[in-house]
Amino acid sequence: MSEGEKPADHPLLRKLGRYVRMSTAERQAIANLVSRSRVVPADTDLVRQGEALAKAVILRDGWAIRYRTLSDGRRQIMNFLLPGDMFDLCAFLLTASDHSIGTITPCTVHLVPVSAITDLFRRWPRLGAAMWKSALQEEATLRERILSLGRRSAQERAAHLLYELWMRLGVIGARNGGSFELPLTQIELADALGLTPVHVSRTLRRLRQRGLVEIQRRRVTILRPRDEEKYGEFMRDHLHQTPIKEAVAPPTAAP
Amino acid sequence: MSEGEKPADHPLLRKLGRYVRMSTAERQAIANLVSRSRVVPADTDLVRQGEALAKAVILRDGWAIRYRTLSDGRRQIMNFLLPGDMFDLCAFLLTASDHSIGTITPCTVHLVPVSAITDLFRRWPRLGAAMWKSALQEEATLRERILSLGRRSAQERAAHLLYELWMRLGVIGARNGGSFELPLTQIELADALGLTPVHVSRTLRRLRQRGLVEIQRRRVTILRPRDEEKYGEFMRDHLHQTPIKEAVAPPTAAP
DNA sequence: CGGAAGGTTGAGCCCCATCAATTATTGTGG
DNA sequence: CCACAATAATTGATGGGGCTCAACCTTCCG
Repeated sequence: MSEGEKPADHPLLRKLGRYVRMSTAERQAIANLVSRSRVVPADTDLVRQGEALAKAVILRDGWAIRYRTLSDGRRQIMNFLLPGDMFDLCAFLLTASDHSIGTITPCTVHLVPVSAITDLFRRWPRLGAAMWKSALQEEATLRERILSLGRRSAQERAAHLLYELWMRLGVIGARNGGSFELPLTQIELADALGLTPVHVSRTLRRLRQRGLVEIQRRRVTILRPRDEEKYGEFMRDHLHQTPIKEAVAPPTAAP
Repeated sequence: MSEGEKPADHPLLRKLGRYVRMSTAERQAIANLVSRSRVVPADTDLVRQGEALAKAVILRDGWAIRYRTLSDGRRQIMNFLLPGDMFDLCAFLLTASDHSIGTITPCTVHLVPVSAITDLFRRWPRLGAAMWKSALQEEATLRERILSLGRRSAQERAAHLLYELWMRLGVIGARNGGSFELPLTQIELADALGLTPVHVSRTLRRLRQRGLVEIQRRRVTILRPRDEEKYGEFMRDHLHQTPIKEAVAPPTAAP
């Protein structure tokens, strides 16, 4: 557990900044939330399915996954958690988590007590609204994945996922130009795409051959970002990357 | 648009009643929410993808679906909306919906202005908590569907879906014993399960042959409800059918 | 340098899709 | 109530996308 980091450029600020213009005081409120952090090694579960939830979590650095496994070992990754993502904000409402959350890379996380969340919502309603909006956005990506798994081919799914990650990393400034670092094995991609690792390998090769992406080592380049329908009809706004409509106070939770 | 209905046995009351014990005043607050209703014919879109959201909706009677279509006509149903379900509670945060909502059967719905929701959350925090919890529960079923589509076989998916519907209908008292009315065509089942209608037919036949379900006309009977792993390792608590942990005030939204 | 983990490639198969035809069911107007 | 059409469900034949098994190669890392 460390303290005193500089949250000047925290990815959460960048993310919420897309929705609301923040005052200095509001930025400070966020800074207080993330004043303490801890580092978690790779391949570690932060939350295990069936366990009770205690605190909300904000990811500052690294990649994590939300996943569930069946008793015979089959695993499905629900989505990827990137820097700036929050989860279990509503932890206090549930007795147990229906899924696990695990780190892919070493992660820096902030564990936030429920009371800090509820206080923030009460005192800084606009921030709360932005947070709710980003939660809604995450729910939209869940639906997007349902569409992918149910109705898109392997190539469409893969292209769409890479495009989604490219977009999300752009929001938090973790992209340079068309390319980004992808710290995933093909096993993990397979578990997210509902495929086998073998078929992921073939699928990525075909995307490369079609000139859609470039993949070397663990760097991915989206070659034709304008050609959206090639990436499975990616909805630009499915991520709801637009400012909040009006000055609305957000949901607040109070004990 | 009609008025003055008796909400004495409104499915929303049954649903929220699983989470909180409600006072008479609280019941009255719900009753006020659903005092006006309107009937919508079958196969009608309540919300169309890309359109702005105006009001929250509470479903009183009938079945509806949340779905998205691709430009070539492929459709994926995200989930089914049953009596007592609410949606777009956070409508005011979004500029446009990323998916459509359409009726399957004729539906009775309550259109609730945002202000009524925010008021209710402010005045009746425990009700708000129960509503948030049921929203979280719906999100859990989205994840469950991702797991199904990504990692379960056609038979497992179908069995799991029927079991889910059976459970949810039980909560709102729309079940008698092991059987329930399923107003879905196999085309709709196919679009929910990520299969073709032809294969749905074969899959249901196999489930019948294995003695898991009975299907006649549009009545479905779950034959071995105790045999949960046969239904794709259904997590009883994935629906979070447990009371709220503590006396917590819910998120409230205020303009 | 050697082992482990990850990635690639090939061969064969199976689940589910597709196409097409038939039967059953539902709904409508006379 | 029946005739008839439209929709839904079923069945068969065939094909393909993705899975499985297995071998080999590459990258990573102590």
